[in-house]
Amino acid sequence: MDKGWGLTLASDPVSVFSSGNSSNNNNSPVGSFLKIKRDFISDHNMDHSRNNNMFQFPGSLSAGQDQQPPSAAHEVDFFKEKINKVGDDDSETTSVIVKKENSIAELAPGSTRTALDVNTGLHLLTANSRSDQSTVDDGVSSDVDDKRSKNNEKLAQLQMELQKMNTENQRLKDMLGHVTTSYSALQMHFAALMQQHQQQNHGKESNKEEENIVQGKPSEEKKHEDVVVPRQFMDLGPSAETDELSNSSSDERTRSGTPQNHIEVASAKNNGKLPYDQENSSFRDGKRIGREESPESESQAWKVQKTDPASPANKAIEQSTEATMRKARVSVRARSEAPMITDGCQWRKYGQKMAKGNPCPRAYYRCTMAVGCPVRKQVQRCAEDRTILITTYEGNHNHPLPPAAMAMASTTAAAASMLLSGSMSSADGIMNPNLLARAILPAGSSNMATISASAPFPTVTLDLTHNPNPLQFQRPPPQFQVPFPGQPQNFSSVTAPQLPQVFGQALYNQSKFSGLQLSQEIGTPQLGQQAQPHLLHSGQQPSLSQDTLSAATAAITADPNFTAALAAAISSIIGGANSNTTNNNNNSNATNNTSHRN
DNA sequence: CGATTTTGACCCGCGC
DNA sequence: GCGCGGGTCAAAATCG
Repeated sequence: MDKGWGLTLASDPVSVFSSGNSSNNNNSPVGSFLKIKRDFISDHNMDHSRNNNMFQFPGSLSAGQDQQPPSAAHEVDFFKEKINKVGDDDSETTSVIVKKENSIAELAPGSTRTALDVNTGLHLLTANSRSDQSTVDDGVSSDVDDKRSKNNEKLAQLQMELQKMNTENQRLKDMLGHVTTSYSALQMHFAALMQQHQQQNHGKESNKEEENIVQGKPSEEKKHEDVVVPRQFMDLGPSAETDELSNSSSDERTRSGTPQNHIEVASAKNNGKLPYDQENSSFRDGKRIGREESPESESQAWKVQKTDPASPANKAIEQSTEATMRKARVSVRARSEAPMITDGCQWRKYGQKMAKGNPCPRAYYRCTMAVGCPVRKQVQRCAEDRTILITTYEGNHNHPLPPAAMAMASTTAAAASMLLSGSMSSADGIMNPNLLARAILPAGSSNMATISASAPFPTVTLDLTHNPNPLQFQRPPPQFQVPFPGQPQNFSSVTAPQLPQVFGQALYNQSKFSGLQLSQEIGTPQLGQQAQPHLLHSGQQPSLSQDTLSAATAAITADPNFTAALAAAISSIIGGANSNTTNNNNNSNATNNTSHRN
């Protein structure tokens, strides 16, 4: 079994984010992002309260900005500290003040902070008062009035300090609000653009269709329309209805028998029948309906429907979405001699098969972190190059994820979402791989994202094996856990309205990736290297010799553990310094089971 | 002893 | 209809 729990959050991940219900999950993309950050921050507070904190606003991400490796986003942290500690004693206060100044200095280098300069003076005064006190203690003067006045002075200083901090806190809150608003607006704008782009494509196809009709060439798809209704319109919600129209025509060169059509058929079936529960062995019957039909998603949908029989329309949409999401597959190719990449989830092997054309058996795993989790994955070594491990994910988690699993889950969810949405926008179901790759993977990396239209399922393949690093075979790949704290996220409900969020996260990751220290090189496999700094910090000693560094580089590149890389990236987003110390046990936590029993 | 893995059998879709 | 291949089940074996 793969226990992917590399770390335990101080904060309860489950309580922080919404449970598997899609309706309340991440309604606001920005909100989710902020939640992650806040959660991380609180977590960070427990472990690294002495770290200087700085806050990086998401809106100001740019390449090269993250030159300060430690701590990326702990703004709330020092507020808490300040407030909590001011009353403790003088030394504490002093240290806090110093912290604050540092933090602020790093916080917003470009911003005007003249008011804060006063703090310096206050510090000095505080220091003076302390020294004064020491002189008093020396017994040179035991003047009580003097003492009292000094105490009063100190008190006044503390009060002033507190007041300033409160003011500053308020200012930062305002800034955060601004950034949040901007972020939200940008995301919405992006989503709108994407939608517009898709609609444009549909429009083109619709025009073609109309031309055919005019020319007396009624397309076959017209016939299919009656049967294969809306293609997986992943969700653009209300717009899906309009898309549907153009969409049905977009099936034209397609695929009357393509998976996507099956998907819709399957989901339509789902809507029509009910009584399967996954816990039930009868779910087997559901499975037998069709290969594309996923018992899990089905039963999951049924569960939803059972629990909330109201609003069947919404349920139908959800079911459809679930079904499509379940169908879409995200395949990750990574070089790894480890039997299975540790992606933070718990998996249970439920089967193994010899696949044709590949001497290596294919192992089937299902997620066991929740009873009804529909997520499955297949792990198989590449026949041509057995150092390449192909992990194919399918479905979306319907339960909270540990932070370690977030990276992969978010990535696969984003990839699946983009695949599905992208496939809708093009008649061939092929979207621009570069777009996908850039959205999911770090900028400047050579990772390739390809989409297979011929596969039985729409599949995105994230190829992380394009790594010319000669060291990659030299070192047994460590199994690492996703070394970042953060907040689990529920991706089971990546329904239409939430797609932009996932997408936005991916993009955000990308932008953040580009800001990573080592990510400026172009065209080389940066994923591993990007991950390197964080992984090194997380799994090894802080001070690294060149050998250690290169060894770790080799290890990482040898096992381009997608998760780890993503984790590193995301951890850098959330606050890289954190993972440096909180995840020391990552490597040791990884469990290698399963596999070599093939 | 419960959880997990193994592994042969079964089911289904598809092509011939 | 039959065989093949993919996917899953479930009893037995194994593990911790």
